[in-house]
Amino acid sequence: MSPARRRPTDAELAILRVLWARGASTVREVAEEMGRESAYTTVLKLLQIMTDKGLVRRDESARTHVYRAARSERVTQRQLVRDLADRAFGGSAARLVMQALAAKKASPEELAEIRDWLAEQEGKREEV
Amino acid sequence: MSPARRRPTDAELAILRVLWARGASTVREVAEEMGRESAYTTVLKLLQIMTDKGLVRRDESARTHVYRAARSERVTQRQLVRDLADRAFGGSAARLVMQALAAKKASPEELAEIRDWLAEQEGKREEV
DNA sequence: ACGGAACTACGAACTGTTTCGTATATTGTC
DNA sequence: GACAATATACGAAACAGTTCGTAGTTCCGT
Repeated sequence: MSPARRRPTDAELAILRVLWARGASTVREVAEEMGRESAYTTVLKLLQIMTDKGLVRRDESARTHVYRAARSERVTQRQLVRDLADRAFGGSAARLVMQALAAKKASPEELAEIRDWLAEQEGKREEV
Repeated sequence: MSPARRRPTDAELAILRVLWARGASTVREVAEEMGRESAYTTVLKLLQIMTDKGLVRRDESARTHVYRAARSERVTQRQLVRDLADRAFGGSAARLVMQALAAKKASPEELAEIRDWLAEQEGKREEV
């Protein structure tokens, strides 16, 4: 009954990263892009599984199938963040944010970008 | 050779959450806290595995062993965030942050807290 | 001292993930 | 048409994670 959207596994995410970066791609292109870490047929199998799971869409009109990510990088990232917030931060995005900022030093430019983003958010609130 | 610190699994994280909240605890206490979702022996087994992995420390001085988290919640959270940033955000904490803020609506209080935190960070930079 | 309650240890089943070899089909080249 | 190259499909092994039953030990109340 429940859709129970599972988060992509590590191997799946690695493939999605390639698809997001390259756009629609063949098995060979994805395998190539991932270096010689994994055999061609491993990537193929993964993409087949991901098709079943609905993580990617497959264009079978040509003999060489072409795959593309079913969900945008943005949406997937959001899902992953939500998931992590729930599992490790009691659902609080704010606490996750602060650990994120502490975990990796953000550049001044990035900090400024975030500050601006925040200001924008608060502006929106007041407008309402 | 490589330490290759693996991130805690879902079940392990659920147990760690209890240990962080309760402090050092017995198997029974953890199992109790987690409701009747999982059998007593499941929690026990998990804690044994986690001991082997070094995720928890076990005090065996009494018959009833007492477990505590090996790493603080803060450190673990930071590790998880770093891991997610690497796997899904090209290592950029800043981009993770913005998705985090978008993923779950933060309350005005939380937003203010983050803004203050940011201001503090920038203040520190200028001091140097 | 006996019996029950509570504890740890451990094996084993089950599920999900990842890997790759092999089989088979299609295409293009000579 | 035959051969090599390249494709997909699929089974199965290897591994990891999760669950719980059973066995055996220790403790405590009576």
